[in-house]
Amino acid sequence: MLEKVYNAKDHEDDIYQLWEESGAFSPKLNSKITKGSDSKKKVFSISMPPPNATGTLHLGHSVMLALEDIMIRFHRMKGDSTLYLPGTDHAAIATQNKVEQILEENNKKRTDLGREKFLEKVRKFVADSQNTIRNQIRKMGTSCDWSREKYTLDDSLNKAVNEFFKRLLNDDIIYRGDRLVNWDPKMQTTVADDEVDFDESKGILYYIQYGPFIVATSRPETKLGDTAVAVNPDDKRWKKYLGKKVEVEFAKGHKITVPVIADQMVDMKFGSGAIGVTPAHSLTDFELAEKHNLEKPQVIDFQGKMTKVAGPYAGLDIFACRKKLVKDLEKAGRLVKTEEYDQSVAVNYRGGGIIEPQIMKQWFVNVNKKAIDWKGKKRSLKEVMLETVRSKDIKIIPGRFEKTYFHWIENLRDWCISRQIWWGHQIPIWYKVSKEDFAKWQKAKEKSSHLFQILNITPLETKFSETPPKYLKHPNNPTDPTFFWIRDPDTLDTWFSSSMWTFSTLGWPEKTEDFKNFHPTDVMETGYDILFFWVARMILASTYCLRSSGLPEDKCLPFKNVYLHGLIRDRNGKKMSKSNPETCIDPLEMIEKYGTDALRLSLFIGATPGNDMSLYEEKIAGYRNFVNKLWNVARFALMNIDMKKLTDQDRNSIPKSQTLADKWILSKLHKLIKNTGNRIEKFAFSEAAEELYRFTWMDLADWYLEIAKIEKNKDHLLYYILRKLLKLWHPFTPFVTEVLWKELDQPELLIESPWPRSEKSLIRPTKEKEFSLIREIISGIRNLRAKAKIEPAKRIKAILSAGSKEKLISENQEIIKTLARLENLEIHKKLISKPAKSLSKFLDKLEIYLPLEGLKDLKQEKERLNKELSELQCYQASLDKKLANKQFISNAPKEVVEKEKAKYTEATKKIKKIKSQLKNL
RNA sequence: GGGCGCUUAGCUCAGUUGGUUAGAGCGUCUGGUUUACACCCAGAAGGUCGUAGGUUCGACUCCUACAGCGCCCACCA
Repeated sequence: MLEKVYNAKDHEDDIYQLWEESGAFSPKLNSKITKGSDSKKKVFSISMPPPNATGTLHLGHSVMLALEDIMIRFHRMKGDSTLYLPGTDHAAIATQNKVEQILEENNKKRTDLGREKFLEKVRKFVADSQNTIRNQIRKMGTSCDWSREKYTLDDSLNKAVNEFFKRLLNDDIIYRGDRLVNWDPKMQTTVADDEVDFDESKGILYYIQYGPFIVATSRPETKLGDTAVAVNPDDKRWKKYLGKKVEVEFAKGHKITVPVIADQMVDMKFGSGAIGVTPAHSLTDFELAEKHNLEKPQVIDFQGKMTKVAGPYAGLDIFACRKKLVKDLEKAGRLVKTEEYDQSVAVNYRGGGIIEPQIMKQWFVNVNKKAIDWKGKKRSLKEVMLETVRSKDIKIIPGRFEKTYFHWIENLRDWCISRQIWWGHQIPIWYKVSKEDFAKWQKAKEKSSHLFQILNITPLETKFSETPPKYLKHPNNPTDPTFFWIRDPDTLDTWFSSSMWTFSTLGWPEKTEDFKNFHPTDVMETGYDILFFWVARMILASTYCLRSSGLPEDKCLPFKNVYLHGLIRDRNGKKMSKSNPETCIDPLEMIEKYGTDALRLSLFIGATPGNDMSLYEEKIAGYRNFVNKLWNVARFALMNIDMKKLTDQDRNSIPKSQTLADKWILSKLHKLIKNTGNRIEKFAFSEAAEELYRFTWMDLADWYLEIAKIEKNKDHLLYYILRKLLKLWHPFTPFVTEVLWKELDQPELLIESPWPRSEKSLIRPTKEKEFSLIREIISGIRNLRAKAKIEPAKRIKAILSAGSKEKLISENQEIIKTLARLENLEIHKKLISKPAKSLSKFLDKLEIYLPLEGLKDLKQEKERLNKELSELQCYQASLDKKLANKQFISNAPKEVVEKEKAKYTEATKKIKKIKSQLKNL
């Protein structure tokens, strides 16, 4: 006997263990797959987007796990060879940042430890959070294949990363160059363009006398090292200076002499129409400098201090310099005016340091070089990224994100992949350096890792190698080599390795069975916020790497579909963040309180792809209630089924339906089977679950089970319905369904049981219609009773004028009598006149009367009828207007016109009846 | 500056290619110890679908403009 209430906590861990031990999570590779093409390909695979190994999972992860697991369980039950591959990401900057924060709490810095010791600490931290994460993934009921779990720093993945790097290098796509990068002086690293956030803030615009010009700037300190002043070529005011040099005096005798250049980029209307060009610390200025061949001196160093170029201001911190300079300029009468204005400050989105653009030697991936053979043409990485989505080889759901994707790719610049942090894949490049440079490096390497800019080391040779190249030793003196090899101390952008996730996890570059079987993956399910960070780069890496391995195009895609879910917000529509514990929901706490199944439902019902959704505890509690309902539906069925009476044949056959209700519920059930599968395949998860929810609660529990109590002897039917129902729910609520399944004496686990098939012959619309009528009669009587305030328990008499439906109603009168609490039901075939002192209700083809002995006050009934009458008359009038419109009659499709006409006749009939009732009252 | 999304019942949201009197959950109100479930049952109230135009026989649905909210991208001398 099942407990009265489903307590998720008592079952979930056991069930998960049962699944895990059964081996159900690993794909069953049957011969069909390896043979391949002839029959429908029955493989389904998803790579789990690897959570960052930096702590705990949040609701965003829960949504992802829930949605992916729905698809996975569905396909597994359909008999597909299904792989769900889990893993974690080393999350370079994020993790390093976290560990540095921990160190900071103990007043330590990473440089105090040195590279190796620091990395040891990070590794330990990561191992801990990986364990936490694995646990949480299990708690969500995720049916992923743990035997194939991967981590971005695994040896095999590391190998893949190096291979990717090597190929890019050989194809001349990777290059090392002096480019303007986003430098974070706080974390001492560069960050990618899309890792930069802009903070809105109030700033001051300074207007400075700049030779003959007035230049407006928010950063006067950078002007100290300008190499040109630019004006618009059409600006008549400054024409006479074009091509000449001007002397600009700041203060304290600091002077510069700069050429006047002309460029369309300059806006004549802004400020005085002249800008000072600072190539080393501004992207637009850098581009100007490239175009006009200007020098690019560094004005601000990597620590955020002024360089020698700043003359008397050298050595000052940026902000101190600004303050001092402005004061000096003011004294010298060169500060024309100041203005407040809104500016956005670039900050590192991890860690929050203020970005200072700097020119540095960095590794880049050239996205414009024609490098991939794709569909008969040599194309650049950028072009292939566009082409795969344009051609719909990769579909993005919802489609509107394709537009933003294209826009982003079209404006993509070369990808800076080197990072000056320690945690990550170290760049597999070695530099041959002199003995002197090597000594410099030895001394400084634990403090600063910037070989070229800070240590000023000049490599004599650059070489790709995964392992240390042999020393180029003097043959006679091995202990005193003339040259040394230093490995590039930088690490790779974290997205470099995660871009390979779909195939590096399957063993690439080795030719593995897994890769052959499961790539490309079917769906990439992730949040829209990392469409650019990750999804786009996966397309880049996959097409490039796999195409260069000689695979055909369709094998080279990382996935066929991208499903983007929205972000979870709190009830006020605000982003949930840990800093606001008031509204921040911890998935584990919710699981503890309401069960995983309830949490899962709350995360996707009512959500549409790409749209954010809000979540709050009551919602989860609501789905807990539903899960309990499902439990009790089963409980009721199990109490009524005599398992011993069920033969093996019964168990595996479709029950013969006897009554109208039986036929109705089977029809509904089979329609449901059909729709559920279709909807999951179409990624309409919310719709699928909503329909299941309505069927379970409103059709099955509220009606069919009540009827089963009346009609009795439904062992076989209840057994059959319950079995199908548990299967249908299983992808959505895996735990409760598996617990209940055990009660059905099944030879296999539900997780591995086959998905039900929809039987067309059982879908019978006429039976559904007939049953609806019975339902309407019962609701109608209940409604009248409630309005007349008849005691709920009191059994009363009802009279039906049933016309052609007489037989149907007679056959189902027991149901009507019990559910509407009647002691007596008279059914008339002929129209009868309204019995005295009775309430009445009109359905389409029949009339209901409740004769009431004690009915004295007819006022209420009169009011009710009058209200109904006026509503109907309004309705009739609108139909009348429609039908009187000749254009409607001639233009609208015939069926629509017919329908409207029928509605009109119905309404007219009802009005007539109500009118006569009102007269009789 | 460019783009995208949202605006439907008190709240959170559905509403498939235009065609029944616009739906659900929660909440509210009225009643209820009907032996599966009070995490329940029965019944009810509640919406001129953001505003203004347009297309159409017909608009919640398509088009245009506007407003409010939110997001993304770019720029910011």
